[in-house]
Order: sequence, then structure tokens, then C-alpha cells
Amino acid sequence: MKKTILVFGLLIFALLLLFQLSKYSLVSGNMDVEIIIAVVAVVFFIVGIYINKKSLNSEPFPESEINFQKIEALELSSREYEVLTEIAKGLSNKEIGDKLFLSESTIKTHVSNLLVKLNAKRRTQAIQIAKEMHII
Amino acid sequence: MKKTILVFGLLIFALLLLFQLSKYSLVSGNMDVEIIIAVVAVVFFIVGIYINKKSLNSEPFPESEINFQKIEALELSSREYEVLTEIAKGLSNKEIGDKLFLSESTIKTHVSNLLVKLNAKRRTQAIQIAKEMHII
DNA sequence: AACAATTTAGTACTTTAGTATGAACTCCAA
DNA sequence: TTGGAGTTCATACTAAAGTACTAAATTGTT
Repeated sequence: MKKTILVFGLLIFALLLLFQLSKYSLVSGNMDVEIIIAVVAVVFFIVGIYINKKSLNSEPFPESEINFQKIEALELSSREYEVLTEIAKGLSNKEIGDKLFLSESTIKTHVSNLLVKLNAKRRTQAIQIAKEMHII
Repeated sequence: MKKTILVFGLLIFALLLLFQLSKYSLVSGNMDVEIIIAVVAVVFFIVGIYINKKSLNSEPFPESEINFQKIEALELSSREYEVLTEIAKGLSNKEIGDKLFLSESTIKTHVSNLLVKLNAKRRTQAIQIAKEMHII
């Protein structure tokens, strides 16, 4: 919120600066020119914001991007990884089994194996490690 | 974010209107009108990018920002919240007890209470819910 | 001081998680 | 076609998690 106000201040300052500069470079008389300048300014300002937003929104993923190389390096099988993501959602072994149409025993096997591969003692620790490694 | 941009736009519009209404004369002296327009366009374009970058970089972490209001709304006590953060680190009840110099029984009590308050069935689900609510 | 909320801790119990091991099946590459 | 990796599932077990109480000490507030 404070930053928003700061940005506001900067914007106003910039506009006033432009306004001041205009005083010296322009002389009154032609109304059409003023309107044209105003329109151009607004349009380019909006275009500037729009383009910038596009370019920034296309890369706010470095943190949330999944590191597939890491998954391979850990030698996690596809099923193990699938189970890992369900664990991170807070599901129990029974619930994961129901969701993937597998028995709870199978899920336990996968969990045990992925805990070893992630070097985790518990599923909660596995979640933490997996998030740290950006694999979920 | 959208509101901020909208407000920005309105502010600019208002300022430009003020600009136009001003009594300052606007007849080009020796300078070419097109050059002025071009300069204005470039300046506003750059200002637009700059302002937008500022506003976006100032809060690219709305996810990692802790929502204290939410914690209060959930009526989580300080100890319960403390235990919750340790759970998210992947620690067992025993380990949390050792870390906070409390018995495992006490941790279990806190865990049970915070699970009810977070409406979670398991600690893993509590982690997921807490992250969704931005309280950890 | 009296009160409410918090924190602490216990017992006893049920449920879930995790380990160890064995076994059958599929699929793919040597 | 043989072997390895992956997937599936089971049994039997231990460990951890979670529930349901009870209760005492602590803390902050009126």
C-alpha cells in the first residue's frame, strides 16, 4: 500500500515535470495540438503498461516452474511422483488409492520408495523437500 | 492491480485535462510539432513501463506474504501457530516438542486443536490449507 | 482478586503412516 | 528371450499421528 502511494507520487512528479517542460517548449495558441499530444501521451502510456505487463506475466514462473531435471536426477518414477503430488495436497494413503484406483498397499509401497529417494523420514518432510527442490 | 492501473489512467487523464485547460499558450515556436508529439509519446511510454515495473516488482510475492488477519480470524493461538509452522517444516511431534522444550503430549494437544481450527483431517492437509490461506 | 483463555501435560485409545519382505505381472531393451 | 525396472498387491509388523478426555499452572484482563 505504501508502495502504491510511492508510485502515485512518482507518476504525479513525472507528469508535473513533463508539464513544466511543456511550458518552455510550447507556446499557447493551437488547441488541436494540445489534444493530439494528450491523446498520444495517454495511448503510449497505456501501451507501455500493457506491453510491460505482458512481458512480466510471461515470466513470473521461475519459482513455481517444476524442475523436471531434478525429478529425473532423483530417479522418481512417474507413479511415485504422482503419489508425491497427492501427498502434497494433503491426502491420506487411502484417499490417494481411491483417487488413482489402487490399493492402499500400493500407495504405501510408492510412499516408502519416494521417501527414500527424497531422503525424507516423513511425508510432511517430503513435501518440504519437494517444494524446496521445485519439483511440485 | 487492475484497480491501480485504472486509477492511474484516470489520474493521468485528469492531469492532461488540467494541462489542456491551462492558460499557457501552445504554439510551436521553432520546434516541429511532430517532434514534440514524438517526445511526449516516448516519455509516456517509458514512464508507463517504469511505473508498471515498480508496481509489479513491489509486490511479486502476494503468495509469500503472511496474512495475519486470517490467523486471527481462525483464532489460532500463538503456540498453535508456532506448531503449525514446525509441522510445515516436516518435523514430527517429538521433534517439535524437543525444539520448543515441550512434551510430545503438549504438541499433540496443539496439533489436534489447530487441525480443528483449520478444518483439516491430517497435518499434511493442514499444511496445504495454511499455504492456500497464506498464513505460513 | 476473580475470571477467561492459554498453555502445559497426562492416560488411554483408535487410526494412519511407514518398514520389511515376498510375489506376480508388464514392458522395454540388450 | 532374458533381465532389469516399474507397477501392483499382500501380510505382518512397528512407529507415529490423532482423538477424547481430564486437569493443573500460567497469563492477561476487568
